[in-house]
Amino acid sequence: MADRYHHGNLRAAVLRRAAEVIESEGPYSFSLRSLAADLGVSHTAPRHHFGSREGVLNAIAVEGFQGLAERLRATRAAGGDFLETGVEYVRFAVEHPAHFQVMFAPTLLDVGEPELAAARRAAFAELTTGADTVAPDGGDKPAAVVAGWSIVHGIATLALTGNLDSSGVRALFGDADLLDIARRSAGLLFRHRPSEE
Amino acid sequence: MADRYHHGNLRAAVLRRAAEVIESEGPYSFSLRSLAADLGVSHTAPRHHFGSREGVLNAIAVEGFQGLAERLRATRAAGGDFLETGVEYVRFAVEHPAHFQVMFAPTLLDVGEPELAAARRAAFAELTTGADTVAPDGGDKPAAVVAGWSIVHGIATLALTGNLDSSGVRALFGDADLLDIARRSAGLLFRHRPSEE
DNA sequence: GCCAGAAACTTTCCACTGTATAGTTCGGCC
DNA sequence: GGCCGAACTATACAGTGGAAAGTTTCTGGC
Repeated sequence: MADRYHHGNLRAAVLRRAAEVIESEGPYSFSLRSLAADLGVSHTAPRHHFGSREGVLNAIAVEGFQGLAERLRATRAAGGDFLETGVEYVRFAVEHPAHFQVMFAPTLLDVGEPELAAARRAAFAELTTGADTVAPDGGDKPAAVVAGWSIVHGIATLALTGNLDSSGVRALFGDADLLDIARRSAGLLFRHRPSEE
Repeated sequence: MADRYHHGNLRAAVLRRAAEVIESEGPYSFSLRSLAADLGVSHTAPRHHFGSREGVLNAIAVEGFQGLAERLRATRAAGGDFLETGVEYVRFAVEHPAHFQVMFAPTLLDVGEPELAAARRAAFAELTTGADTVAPDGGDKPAAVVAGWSIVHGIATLALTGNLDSSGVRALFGDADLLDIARRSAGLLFRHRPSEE
């Protein structure tokens, strides 16, 4: 099947390779032509499956939102509280850096595409569930949603862009794992309720 | 001076126009050639001042880090606490979206360039000052630094990428200003110390 | 006033990119 | 066995960043 005219599973192969390239070089230098060359197909072959370069990125974003939603759902199903759900958000970003970058870069995407819009909506719905933990009775619940999302999104973004390392902040934690850092940091928001002290 | 052979202030004009283009179309579709055409110069003219496309982005990042550091410094000098400093971080992102995006996209930059490294170091130093507010005596100070930075960075990033709007989260706040949203959200981290209640 | 030399900018060329269109090969179904 | 649609190739085109060499303007010293 290796060198047949029909690649066999070009669509999946493109998505996999694209994620590798974006992970190491960022979404800017990601090139359809060099990617096609890596896979041994003509440079217009991916276009048949995705329509355009933007189509490839859209497909990656869809994969990403679906994967993220599934993870968050599984974490809650396993009894994880809002903090663990947030840590899972960071874990997803670290394990799928290319997907994460593309998901939150709307200038790279066709955000109007129905499949993408649906996947994103579903992931956001998972995300905002359980925000009440942060804002107990009488608290500012909208602010709690933004605070919870922002803190894990911020940690993920700063980590992926290398800014936690290059700023020296990472070093304050010794050799602690990023997920531990996330748990300790987000824990300041999620877990120091007076009623627990 | 308008149509002279020497543009007069091409360097500044390029930086200004580049910020406009990046603000509306993102840093990925930003093109040196169309930018030069907008300014009425040949497409290689910017290269004389910046060396390369990456050089333009580096210069924008330097401007950004310098501006951010100055803002944070001014806020603290005016008596602003750590929360207000964080709100100022968000304000900078909103007012200079192009700069903010480029500053935190290391794959677009030459992060080894000395001027950029210095500007970034200075900004990060301003940023981490005062994190003790979040973690009082005996608290987890490294985690406090990460938490404070992440929550404001997360809000800024989610807002700039339009995800606060498209997720529907923004609507929970009615017509509240983004800076108010930031203040309320980050306030959950910064201001609900038991000793204050 | 003038004249180097440096700075600012243009011209031309190249390799590479994404996209459009037309053509070719293959798999599967009737 | 033939045919149709899906998968892929070939070719062409406009746009991109970059390299190199040439042209115009500014500046400083006399």
